[in-house]
Amino acid sequence: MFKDYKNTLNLPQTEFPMKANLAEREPAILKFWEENRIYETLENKNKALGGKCFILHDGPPYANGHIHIGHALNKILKDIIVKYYSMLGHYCPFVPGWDCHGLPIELQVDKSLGKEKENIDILKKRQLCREYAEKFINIQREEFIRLGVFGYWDSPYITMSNEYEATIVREFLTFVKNGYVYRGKKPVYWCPSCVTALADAEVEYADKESPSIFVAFEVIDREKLPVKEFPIYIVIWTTTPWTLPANLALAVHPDFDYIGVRTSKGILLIGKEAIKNLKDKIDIDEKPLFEVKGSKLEGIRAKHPFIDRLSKVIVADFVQTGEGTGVVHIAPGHGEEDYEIGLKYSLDIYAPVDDRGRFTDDVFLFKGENVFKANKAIIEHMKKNGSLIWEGKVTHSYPHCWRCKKPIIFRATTQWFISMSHKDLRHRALQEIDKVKWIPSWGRDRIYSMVERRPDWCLSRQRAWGVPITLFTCKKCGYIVKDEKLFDRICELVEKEGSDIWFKINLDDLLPDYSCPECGSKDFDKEKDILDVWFDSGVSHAAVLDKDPRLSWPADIYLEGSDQHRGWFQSSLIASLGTKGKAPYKIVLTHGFTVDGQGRKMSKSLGNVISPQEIIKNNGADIIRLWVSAEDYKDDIKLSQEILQRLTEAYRKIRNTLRYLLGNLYDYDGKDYSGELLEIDRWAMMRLQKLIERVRAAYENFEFHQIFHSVYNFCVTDMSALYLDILKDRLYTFKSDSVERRAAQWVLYNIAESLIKLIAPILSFTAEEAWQHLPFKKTKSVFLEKMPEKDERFLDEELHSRWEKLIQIRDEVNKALEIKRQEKFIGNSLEAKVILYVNHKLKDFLLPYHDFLPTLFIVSQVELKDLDSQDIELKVMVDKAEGDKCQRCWNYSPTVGKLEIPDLCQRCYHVIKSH
RNA sequence: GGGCCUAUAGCUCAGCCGGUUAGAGCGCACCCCUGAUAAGGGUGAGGUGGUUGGUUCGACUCCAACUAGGCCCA
Repeated sequence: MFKDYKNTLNLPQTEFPMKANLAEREPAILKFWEENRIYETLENKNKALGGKCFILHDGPPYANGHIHIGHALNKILKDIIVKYYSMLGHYCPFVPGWDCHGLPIELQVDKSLGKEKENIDILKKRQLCREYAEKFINIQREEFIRLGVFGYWDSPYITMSNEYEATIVREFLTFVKNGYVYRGKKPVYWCPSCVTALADAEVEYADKESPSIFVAFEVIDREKLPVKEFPIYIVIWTTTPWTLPANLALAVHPDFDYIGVRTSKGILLIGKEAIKNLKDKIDIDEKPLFEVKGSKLEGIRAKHPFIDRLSKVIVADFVQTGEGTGVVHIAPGHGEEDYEIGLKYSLDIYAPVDDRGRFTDDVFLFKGENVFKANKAIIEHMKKNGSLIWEGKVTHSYPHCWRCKKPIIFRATTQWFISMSHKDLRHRALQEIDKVKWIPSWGRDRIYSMVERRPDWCLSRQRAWGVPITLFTCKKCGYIVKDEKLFDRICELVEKEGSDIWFKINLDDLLPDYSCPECGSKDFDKEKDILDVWFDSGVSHAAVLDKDPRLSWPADIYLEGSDQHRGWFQSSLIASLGTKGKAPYKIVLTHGFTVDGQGRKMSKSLGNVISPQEIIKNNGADIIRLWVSAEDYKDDIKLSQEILQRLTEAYRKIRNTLRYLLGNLYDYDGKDYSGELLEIDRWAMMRLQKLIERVRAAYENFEFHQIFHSVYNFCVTDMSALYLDILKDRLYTFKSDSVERRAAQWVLYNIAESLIKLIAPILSFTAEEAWQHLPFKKTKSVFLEKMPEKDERFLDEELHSRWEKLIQIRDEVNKALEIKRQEKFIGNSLEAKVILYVNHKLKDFLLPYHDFLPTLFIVSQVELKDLDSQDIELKVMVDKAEGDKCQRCWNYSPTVGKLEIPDLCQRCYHVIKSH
């Protein structure tokens, strides 16, 4: 038997384990960060050193429920940016926040109260809501921390704190003072079940079956139509019969052609194009009795089908002929477009429906009936009086309440608004949008067109859990009290005691003996509505950026999902514009939504939801972080078990590469061997510089997925398959303190150190763990280090192109070796001798590398022979290596057996002898 | 129904201003190694570039429509 030379080799040794076991290891690393206050130390250091300030302002998640994968995605993206900038030396304070008021929490509390909710004291209820929000802040805080997200978790901002509430009130009153706020009747989304107005964001669309009816309005201005036969009926189509009692007009398109046709239901006036929608429903003699442009119909009056009232024909561009009759029934109190056109024609904003969705006494026939239920009675009534032309059903997308999921209505009520036209607010908002950098760039177009078209901001909610609208109005004349002293006093009180105070005070307490400056009355109403929660988060620029001493206004960046173009980005913009005149952010970055492997949205009903908690348990938070970085967030972000599988494998590869690097540094002396590098070492250093360059550019441009791909390819291709594989011989078999081996260690150290730092913002746990195993480190945590910078000394284009050629030849050699391996001629490549037949040009190129080629190919010998050919430059032959296998380095050599120790080659012999 | 966005191998991503046989890594198959070992190395097979038209000498790359999906709105 041969002697075992294993213990004469310098094999890798490290405590850095191959198996990550992240689920167990990560909590320990979290503890390390927390106990050593790494994040605070980092920011304090950067601030003290005068680092540039970079403010990422956290959009507050809603304090309701556990975090889902979308929350994880969002916070991790933020964290990557915060960590990268911090490691650049920037002062980058991240103050997380929570949105605490609003309907969802109130409804949860209502649910738990059961019947008691009817009688409970409002302050008691608000207290329960507060406790509910607090509970989920604590839950979510722990969940975010578990993801490895750095920030001031001990001192976040919460929208229900006294200071924050005071800012909400102050900002709102500033809007009032500046004249933006008005009270008006306007159709708003109204949930009859929750008895409240809803914000746009609180409405969801779902399929609903509705009646589909055609209704006739008898024309009374007969002389205005070019025909003698009567009666003539104008026909409308609607899917909401209950809005008919509020009908005040009939809209036609000015440019469409309208015709009178004889039908089984009498002579009808409809759009020419609309015949197709009616002819399968009633008998029509398609030969028109007359034809007239829509614009000519304006002003004609027709009888309401069942109420003693006249409806005027008006013209509107929004009329279409796809469905219906080309004539649109207008109820200004029950529709957005109806409202707009109603204003134009000075129609009453009429909505005879109460806040529980029942007809008021105004609608004599159906008073007290729920509007959805009344549909049937209305249809029956019209059937009887002959005004119903046709009746059917239609399934269409209809707005529903986001909480109770029931269909909602559009209903004009008295609400508080911020005017978009006052002081040119809309126009200024659009101008500000163009000053912001939107990533991706189409975000600009998206928010621009939204702001361009958005209606006035409806601020009021008829609920309990929120910041009250702190206004008094004169009972007699409606005057809104805008007394400066009063406003200041209210703000002071809220700051001190929270907004609950509003429910305990009266105008008399604040302004004794006050009388209305308009009418002298001393009778005032205290407003009962609360503010839209979007106003709460919208003023975070004032409540947080302005007020938190760690932060400053404006923020460098806001980073949220693309749904926030309508939500927070917009509310923040308007809120900031109204009081400061400028946008609160310089950059707005948006990411897509998490979808499943097939690109469909994640939903409970589809059963394709993957929770962060699940991934943490099975794979570890670093796998979530890797996922966030691997995917291009500008698009929708896919997540599936297969993707997690792939990522886990990728993770292992990166981890093992680090392990190998660390393992070969166990006896490194820490000295500088940069002057002793072999050419392949310089090549490796060059690859590292290119990696640093690419990765840093990717961080700068927020192109995180390029980081993952670059790092991964570097580990797999440059390191594992090439450099590290080739290096084994030198690292293991050379004398441990030989200059060649030390040079390799110097390179490995550089690579390990840089790599760990480069991945730290992404694979934070693993980077920290690896850092702790790196010898000669100067800082306690990798995050206290600076991002590596590329070292120009190692950028060598000539070397680069030489090595492209060498690697290409190596590929050819590998192919030849593989054939021989499949033939069982060789097994390990060291059993082979490679003969390269090369033309003159290639020979000139390879000759200087003659001694290096066996190392490059990981074979025992290489011979260069001439190839006499014009078109082929290289032919590879594989033969058995000469000599015997050295039992120490496993290379084959003719020197084996020729020496004093017969099973060693010459090289190993000298190594052993020198010990 | 409208606005914005996306669509390249099983997976994640590259492809500059339109110009040769569309690339990478993973996964998969087969092989080697057993001194990175629940590791490591090698080779190979995978793509009608969502579909259909159009512009062009030429399109994955430009335009239009459609389909599928996403966000926002009606």
